[in-house]
Amino acid sequence: MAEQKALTTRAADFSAWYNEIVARAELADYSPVRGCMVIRPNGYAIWEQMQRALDQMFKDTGHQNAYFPLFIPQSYLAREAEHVQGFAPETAVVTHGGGKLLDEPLVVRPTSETIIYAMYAKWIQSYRDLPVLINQWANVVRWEMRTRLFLRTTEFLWQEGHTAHATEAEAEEETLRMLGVYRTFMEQWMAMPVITGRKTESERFAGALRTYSCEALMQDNRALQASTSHNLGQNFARAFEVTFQTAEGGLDYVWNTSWGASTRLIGALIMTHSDDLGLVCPPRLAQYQVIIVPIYKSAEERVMVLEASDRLRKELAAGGVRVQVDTREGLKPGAKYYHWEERGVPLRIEIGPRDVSSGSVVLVRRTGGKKESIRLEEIASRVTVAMNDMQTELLQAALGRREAATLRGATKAQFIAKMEQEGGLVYGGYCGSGTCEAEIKEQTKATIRVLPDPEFRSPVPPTECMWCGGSSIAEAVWAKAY
RNA sequence: CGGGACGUGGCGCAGUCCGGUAGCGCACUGCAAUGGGGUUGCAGGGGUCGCGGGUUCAAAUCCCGCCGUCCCGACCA
Repeated sequence: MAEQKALTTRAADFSAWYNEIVARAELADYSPVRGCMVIRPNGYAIWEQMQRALDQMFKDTGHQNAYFPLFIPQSYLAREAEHVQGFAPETAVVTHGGGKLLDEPLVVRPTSETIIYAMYAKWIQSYRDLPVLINQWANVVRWEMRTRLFLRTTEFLWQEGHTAHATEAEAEEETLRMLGVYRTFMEQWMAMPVITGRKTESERFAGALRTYSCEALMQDNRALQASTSHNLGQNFARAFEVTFQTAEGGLDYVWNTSWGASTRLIGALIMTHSDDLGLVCPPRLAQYQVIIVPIYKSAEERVMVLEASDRLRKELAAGGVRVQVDTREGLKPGAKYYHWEERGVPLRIEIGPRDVSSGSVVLVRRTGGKKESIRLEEIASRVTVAMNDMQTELLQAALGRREAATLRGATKAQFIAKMEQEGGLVYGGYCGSGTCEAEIKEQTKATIRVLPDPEFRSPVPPTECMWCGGSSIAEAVWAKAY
């Protein structure tokens, strides 16, 4: 019976395992509109935690929030040649309004560069107006051919930062600063290790000068682009006439950046930490960090245990812990344990009559922990310690899995074999030729995730291209990706 | 758009070959007992069998047409 209810194991079919986690934890569901996702309360709660943390980090780096329209005149998209090429195929277009055919079709934003820089053109006159540091929390629509809950849906929620600067150096600094913000968030909040670096020409954002990203490795050894940060140069400024008078009195185009992260992060979170019992959520992002399960038989015990549970809930809540008591009647404790485990609650406290009379409770960790009996007076501090430990251990575990799946300095044959078999990350020399890149994708399905930043590079830099043997211009990280 | 599969209560499926009262599991509702790792028992509600046409005394089942969904590829945060 228990086996029948166990999750599909990760190894057997990662995709089925993922879908089952999403369904059982009640995170999201498909909507009647094809490709569009409904984020259910449990999933949205995680998003809210993410939003809160990221938003604070954006404010700490001097950004403000604003909101721009959902509709973009079709002609705006066309002003930046590369941009329209990149996005036109996947746009949804509104042709009618108020029952009449519109003079100009309106595109539902696939991203907001164009509408935002059209506004910046009005707002920016002088170098004194710079920098403009704005972020928007919004939904966007991209008509993808195939979708997957959280990872790729027709409509998704995200934040997109759009900044304007007086110099190229400042724009580059901003681009890298925000890449760092994402990295910090992913490591410290999501407990998800990432590799940062630059994208190659083929994966660069349409219209950008340079694209950087945070790449993470999932438990099935496929890579996931978790966020991006673009230095847009003056491309959009030229297209939208965003000019300013310099301190020296000349006229120049501004330098723009844009950066974004989406609800895809929830998918990343699931695929990074979860196990065959269900979702595993790092304490810092959990909707409920602690669930208290009262255990009782008689009516007297029930009153006693519920009172004790509520006192403990109040004590923990007063200390800033997100905690709830599972007071549902008619369910055996075991059923409640499974219920909260598949929803990823980091810590569980069991309180029964024996605990109440002995002045203690049982503390259980979602991952790898045994049941521990804790004195009531110590519980608050032990909960804090357990959460901190868990946050660190999840990151370490994920890091360990990534390192185990990483191959550095591979030969061409080793690389092909690895991609055919277990997958994972391969570091190797790259000659910079798009031909090599295309050939590799064709033969192995692997792509260059990133040209890694210095701290991720191999101690001994490769001198030859892993594929053609020509001289290497950079080290690249290859993987099959989502 | 190319290749494959599937449409039967909310979900997952059997039944289709060989036509004959629409079933099972889970979930849901009610009552009772149970309760330290997915509890039992009893009772109950819910289905135009994807849509349209045809064959037949009789169609979930056979025939024709259409529609939809999913999986594999190209696109992608």
